[in-house]
Amino acid sequence: MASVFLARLRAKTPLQAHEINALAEILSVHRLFPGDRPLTTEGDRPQRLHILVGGWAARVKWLADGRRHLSAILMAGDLCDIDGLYLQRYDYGVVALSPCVVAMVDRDRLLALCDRMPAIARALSWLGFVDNALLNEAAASLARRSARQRVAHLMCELHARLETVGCASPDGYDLPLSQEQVGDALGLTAVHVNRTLARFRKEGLMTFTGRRVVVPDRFALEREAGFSPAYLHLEGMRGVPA
Amino acid sequence: MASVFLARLRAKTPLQAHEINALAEILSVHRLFPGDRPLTTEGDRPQRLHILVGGWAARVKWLADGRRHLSAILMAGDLCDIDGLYLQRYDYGVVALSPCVVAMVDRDRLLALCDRMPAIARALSWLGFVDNALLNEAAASLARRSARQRVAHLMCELHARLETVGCASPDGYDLPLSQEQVGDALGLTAVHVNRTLARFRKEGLMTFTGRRVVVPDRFALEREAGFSPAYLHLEGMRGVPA
DNA sequence: CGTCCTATTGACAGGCTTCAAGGAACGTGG
DNA sequence: CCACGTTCCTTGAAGCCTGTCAATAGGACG
Repeated sequence: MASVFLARLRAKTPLQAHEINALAEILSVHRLFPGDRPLTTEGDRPQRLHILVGGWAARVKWLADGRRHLSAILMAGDLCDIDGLYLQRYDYGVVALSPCVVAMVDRDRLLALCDRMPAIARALSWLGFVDNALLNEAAASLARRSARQRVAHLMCELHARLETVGCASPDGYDLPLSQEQVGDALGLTAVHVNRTLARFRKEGLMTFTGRRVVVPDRFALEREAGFSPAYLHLEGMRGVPA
Repeated sequence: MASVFLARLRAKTPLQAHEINALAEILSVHRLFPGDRPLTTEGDRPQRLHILVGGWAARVKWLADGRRHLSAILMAGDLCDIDGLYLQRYDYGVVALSPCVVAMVDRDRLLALCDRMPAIARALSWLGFVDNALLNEAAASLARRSARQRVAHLMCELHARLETVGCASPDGYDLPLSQEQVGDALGLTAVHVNRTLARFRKEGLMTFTGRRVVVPDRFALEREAGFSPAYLHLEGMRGVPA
């Protein structure tokens, strides 16, 4: 049940078996969402939290004029709407970017569990702060990196994150996103994403065709992007005293 | 001691007097930082957290090529580096934007306090998620709003936040930032911030001269910006069961 | 086989940056 | 008290990066 998520907690946090099990017990059965379907909507009152078990999703914010921004790309093992645990209303929606499998937890039961087992509360807060770190890096990209660097940076980040869940090979990974979805995450138009990818392809830096990313020289791409994985906090939660 | 911060907790969270007092007891004396001085540096190992009591500061991320991004503008009452509580290393630095007064808390003592008093842990996590919400909105701005809208939106946000700490009048507020600092927060150059402000001034939408912002018609500015304050979570933490 | 969605490419426009220079404000030291 | 340096604001000119509009092609799918 939601095994990718639990495995991540086991690997990255100091949670013990009985705590992980207590968490596992309150997870609902998996549910399938078709692509482009909302899991939650901005402004909703959080009632259950969503754990992505398979497929791809994103946090989305809509602007008044109908444009949207994908503030986070979510993959298997990600907790989609962690802020829902503490905030009264969602600041963003969550959409399925591809068909995906989702497990759910009742918010109140999770809060109760956090009270009984403070280590769980700490672990979830840690997850939230890591998400924040990703968002922070994305914001810096949007503010100061060129389209070229932004595209390269996103591809590097996804590569690194997919590796931690065992879904990437050293030279590439599957990515079932449209160029428009990539643009929505990077503050670009689909047309410009297309041109940027075409240049990368011509230069041999990377290709993204047919829902697959191929990176011949990973180091070259990371240099182009100014990518450095520290902000992903892949080392886990060590350093928080019990 | 750090009264603005404690007052905010008292107003926005369900913390009780004895909990607030316990927190107050581990705060250090105030310290004065001159403008443009770092309080923490990206990559540092967090040892004490910083509470801004007076003046202005910002979270800052540096890019490889020397450009920077201010991912959050911090004012009196803000906890500058909340992620330091759970993460091993800072993903960003904190700089003083003006001379400012800072109170500090030892990280380990604060963590110990969180263990003894879970309500404090919850309140701090809530603060972190609210910060996350502001960053999320800023990211959407960077991704999809024009320079005009971004400038207007920032001015609206600061207005709303300053009001909650009693530092703004209905038609304006003091803001000791340079146009370059504003640009660094909005992903713009100082030159373009200047041109944008000049246009606003000519149009009578708002003025920002001599470190003071004046907004003759607040509603008009908010409409221009597409500003809506829900993401600030001014209503506080109600809704999280004890 | 038609339909829809996505990718691709071209032409053009415009928002924002870059480079540059002058002026105002302010503190500092002689 | 004034000369001077520094920082910030202001404005202009030129150019590039990215967006907008548009048209075509290709694939998936019923």
